[in-house]
This record gives sequence, structure tokens and C-alpha cells, in this order.
Amino acid sequence: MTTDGQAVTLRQVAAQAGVSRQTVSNVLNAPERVDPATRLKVRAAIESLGYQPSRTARSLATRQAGLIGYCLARHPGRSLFTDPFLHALTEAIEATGRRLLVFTAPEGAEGLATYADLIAQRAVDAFILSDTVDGDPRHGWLASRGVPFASFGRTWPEQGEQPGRWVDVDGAGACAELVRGLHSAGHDRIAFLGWRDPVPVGAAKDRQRGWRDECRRLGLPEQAAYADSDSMEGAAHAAATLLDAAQPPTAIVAAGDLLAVGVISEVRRRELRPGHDIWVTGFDDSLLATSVEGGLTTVRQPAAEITATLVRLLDAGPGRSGVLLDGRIVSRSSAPLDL
Amino acid sequence: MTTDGQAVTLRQVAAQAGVSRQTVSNVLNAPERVDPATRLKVRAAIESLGYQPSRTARSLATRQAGLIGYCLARHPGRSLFTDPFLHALTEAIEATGRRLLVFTAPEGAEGLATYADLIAQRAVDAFILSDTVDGDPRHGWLASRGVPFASFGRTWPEQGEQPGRWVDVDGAGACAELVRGLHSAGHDRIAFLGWRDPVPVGAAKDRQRGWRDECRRLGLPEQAAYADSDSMEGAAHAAATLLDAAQPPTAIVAAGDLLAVGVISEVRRRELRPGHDIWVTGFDDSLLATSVEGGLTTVRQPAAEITATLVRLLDAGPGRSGVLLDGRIVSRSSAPLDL
DNA sequence: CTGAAAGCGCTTACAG
DNA sequence: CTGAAAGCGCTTACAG
Repeated sequence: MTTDGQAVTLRQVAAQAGVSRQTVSNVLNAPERVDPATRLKVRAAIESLGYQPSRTARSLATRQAGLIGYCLARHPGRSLFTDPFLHALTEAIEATGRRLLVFTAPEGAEGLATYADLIAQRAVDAFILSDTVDGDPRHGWLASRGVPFASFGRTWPEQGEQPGRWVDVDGAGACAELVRGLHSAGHDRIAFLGWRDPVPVGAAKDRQRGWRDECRRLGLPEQAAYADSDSMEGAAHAAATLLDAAQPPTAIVAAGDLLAVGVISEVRRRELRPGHDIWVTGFDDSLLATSVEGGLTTVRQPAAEITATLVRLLDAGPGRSGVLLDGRIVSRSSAPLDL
Repeated sequence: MTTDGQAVTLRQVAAQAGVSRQTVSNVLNAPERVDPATRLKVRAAIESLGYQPSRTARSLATRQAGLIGYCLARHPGRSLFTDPFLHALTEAIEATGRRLLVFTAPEGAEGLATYADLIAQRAVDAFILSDTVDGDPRHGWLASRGVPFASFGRTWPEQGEQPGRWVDVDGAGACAELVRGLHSAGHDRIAFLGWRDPVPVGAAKDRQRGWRDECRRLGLPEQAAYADSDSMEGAAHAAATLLDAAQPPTAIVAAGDLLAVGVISEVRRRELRPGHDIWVTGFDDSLLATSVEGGLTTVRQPAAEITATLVRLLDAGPGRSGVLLDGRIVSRSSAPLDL
């Protein structure tokens, strides 16, 4: 734009370069078709005028909004991964020349109306879904309408396959690896600390399943406790019941970082040393993980890889597929694992 | 859209209603101009076809993108307020019929190029700025180009006024109120715990200023300590130096919730009881505040009010103005204040 | 290789 | 109150 706020248009570039408007359009969209000499001439004009095509005009002509829709979760702060995920997603989408439109919507089937509006207004070309829940209605709804989307997270369908394409982190695998690592380090009472089911959160169950299966495989006891809320306090109470047992665990695998920090506080209150007397692990590698003394051993979700995959799936066309990515265990002093 | 993915257009609505296209446009944009009878007829057609105007076509005609740009902070997770803020902002903007486009940009003056692109492409009508830093270059740059924007946060200009319109939370006022409340409750050694300056963060200094001024006014000593990092561990170490003093404080005002939680952990480690032996306060009312046992007394930033103001300022036209909003003290057991 | 034509789906004055 | 006209700023076949 010029300093007076007037936007530069194709027409002005064409005039300055002494060519027609579609020649300018061609150097932008199909440069190989235009003579190198005029190409240079046009590029010079574009440069000198600081021209950039209008997104709206281009969108109208191409019938592509150039925008991907992403619904912000209803409970901000529910997951500490939300923020890094959104950041990585924005960058991944920008890398393909599109941009991210965020919106809010009611939970459940009611929220579908917002998706419908966005589609009807042709405000977005596709959606990225996250914060998926068991039996999430969005996937089937979008798929049946032929709207492109990619999902971070599974819908854990009771039966049949999940509609559309998804990518997720293998929580079960990561927790199993944690158990193996703890066992190799000499632990044989490895407890799990999760959330008490308010809502069915598939990821939480998945993590627990990984822990449980590996304990069974190794012939270890299955001690578990559940926090009443997603809080340090809830986790501390749950950890207390574990530690008060006749045969208390020597390691606790928590389903999330916040829970793990709560466990650590309870461990410390008992004058026990995390990473020595009791080993503690979390999940997410959130800002809390580097916040506790010595750091928290946790599972990092590969944000860049997740979002790059998501963007790739967006353009994969209709169909069903799933990608399971490995979480990476980050060892810190709360559970000094040898990796 | 119809089930086959074909979008409904104005033309189809006009045909079905038996009127011209601009009559349809009129019932949408200037209903008072059209006869009630035909208005009904058109509305019925719109309803039955599930018509919604194309955002792009409308944008091209009105020269309004209908989109507001918002740059995601470079360091996700830096502030626990990011997530609630973004959520509230999205809702506030949607309430005015527009939507939010999020983007990423390099820090500092280099990031201006991204803003310039968005403007040149006419991808957004205006910007919301947050995560402002001392001497933030964006405000002056946008103002000088006549690009509408509103800022959450001040740029703390050394001299002169801040360009454009801003809203901020009165951190100094909230901390002064905290000091008054603690003093009324009988405390006369009220320490401050902040961050050791890595980058100049105006808000942090503002909070400290409020604490300091009020301590002076009340004739209280000014004890302060600083965490080396924004972590519980850093805060715990800083708190230790405070508590090891010959005249240790009986209350600690921390500049953020994460710091406060670190203070609490240090307090507990010393077998002291938060809210009894030592009172502790935080700032942000983040998810951590309800996460520690008994809860953390903290200052809530009024997200809905902030974002509603931001949206209002966006449409206030060029000029300079500032709105300072009060933070609300939320009293919990870490510092059971009488409010 | 280049340009005249048509069109994307709306809105905005402006006649009737 | 209603409709014919022009235009928003691009792109996409399609002649030349």
C-alpha cells in the first residue's frame, strides 16, 4: 500500500510495466508462460509499487478462501499443550501460504452450526480439529458433507473406523516406555495417577492403558489413583493414598504435568526426595516441567511434527487414515531415566 | 450449502423468490427499504435454501475483509493469561460479526514486514496487539500508516504518549490494594517477589511499583527478591533468601501465579503454613491458582472486559487514548484477605 | 508469448 | 419500493 493508505492494484502495476493486467497475473501465477524480458519488467513494477494481490479478489476468483478454520477449545487452560500447539499450527499453515482463522463454538452437536455457517459463507476452505472427545460428532458431520479437515486426536469410536484423517500422539506407547525405563532402573512398584472421569477423555485412558499393559507384561502390580480435579491439590491427595499403602510405589506415572507437580509436592511434604526415594513422571513437557526444582521427567508431544502432518493430511483428499506419532521422553531429575 | 457441496448464491435465492438480486441484497443489508411482503418472501427463500452470503464476495464489494489480525506471541506459554485472553478476544470479535485471523511474526522491528504483508494483501481490516514490550515498534508504525489497531498493554514510552489506543490492567493499583489488604490484616513486612530482568517487561515493573509505593505510603520496609527464571524453582530460591533474612516477611506478593506457587512450595518445605504463617499472593488467576491446596489469592485480569474494550477501541477511529481497568483480587486460602 | 473477454458473488448508488 | 448497471480486483480459459 502507498503511504496514503490506498492499495496498489494489478491495474496500476500493468500500467507502470506497460503490459496488460493478465500478463501481470501471469507473472504471478504462471511465470513460465511469460517472456523473461517482460517478466523482469513486470517484476520491477511490482517491486517498485510494493504490490501484493488482494486476498479477497483472488479468493473470489479462485473460489479458495485461503483460510483454515480452527475452533478454540471451550475450556481454555484445560491443557497446557493448547498454546504450543496453536503456535505450531499457525506456522505450519502459513508455510503453505494459507492462514488460520480461529473461532469459538458451543460444545457438542450444537457447535456444528458454527461450522455450517463458516462453510456456507465460504469463509474457510477446511478445518483443523483438536480437543476431540469420544464419539466426537464433528468428524462424521464434516466427512459426510465433503468438507476437508484433519484431526489432531482420535474420536475413539466404539465401533468402526474414525471418519477422515487424523494424527495423534501415541500416549499408550509413551507410557509403556516410561514403565519399561522405570523398571530397568530397578522399580517394580510403578503406580499410575490419572484423572477421575468427569468427561470421557480418550487420551487419558490411552495413557493408562499403556501403563497397565506394560505392567502386566512385566508382571508388576497395578496400583492406580485418581485426582478429583485437574489440579496439584487433587493429585497430591491421590498421591497420598498411594504413598499410604502398605506397599507404596517407588515410582508414579502421572497422566499430565500438573498432576505430576502435585505428586511432587506431596512427595516433598513427606520429606521424600523426588528422583531418589520416589520417581515421578508427567506428560506434555509444559512450562511446568522445567518449573519444578531439578525439572520433571515428562513426555513431549512433537508439536511441529503433529502440525506438519495435519497440514499434509488436509491436502490428502477424502479418505480415512491415521498417523500415530511417538512422544519423546524428556528425562529430568524427578525420574532420572537412562534413555 | 447444499448436500452436494455446491454453495447457494444470491442469484438462486432471487430466482426462487421471484425478485431481482439486489432486492435480496437489500433485505440482507437494508431491510427497511423493502416492502414487508417481499421481505417475507425473500426471507423464506433464504431460509429454505440455507443461503448465507459469501464472505469473499461481500468483502470484495465492501472493501472490508471482516477479519482482525492478531499475532501470536513468540514464546508460547510465557504467560498463562494468553489462552483465556485469546478465547475472550475471539468471542468479542465474533460478537461484532467479524472474525479473528491469527498469525506469527518475528520479534521486534523485523516482524513489521508480516504486518505490512497482511495490509498489502488486504487480508485484515485492523490489528489487535498484545504482548507489548517497552518501546514496542508496532504502535507507531501502524499509527503512521493509518492502520486501525488497539493494544492490550502499554508500550511504556520513555517520553511522550503512546500512539493509538490501548487498554491495560492496572497492575500497580492491584498490587497496592494487595499491600493495603495485607496490612489491614496485620502484616507489616510485606515482600515483593518478581522476575530478574531478562527483557524489559513493563507490566512486571508496574506491579512492583504499586507494591513499593504503597509500602512507602504505609511506612513499611521494602524487601524484594527476584527469580532467575519464570519458574517455581526460581521463585522458591528467591523466597528462601527472603525467609532467611533476620526480619523475614510475613507476606509475599509475587508478580505472577507461577512464582507464587514456587513461593508456596518453599514455605511448605519449611513446615510453614501458607495463609497462616506466611501469606502469599499471585497474579493472573491462572489455572495454577485453583491448583494449589486451598487455592491461591491472586489478581484476576478481566478478560471479557479487556477484549470488549479492545473491540470498541478498534472502531473508535484514529487518535490516542488509554483505558486502565482494575484487576480483581480473588481471595483464597494462601492469603485470606477480607475484601 | 500476450491481451480482450468473461466471470467469481456480492454491494452500492441510481434510475424508474 | 424495485431492478438495471457498474464495479470491487483478481483469475482463467481462449483467441490472436
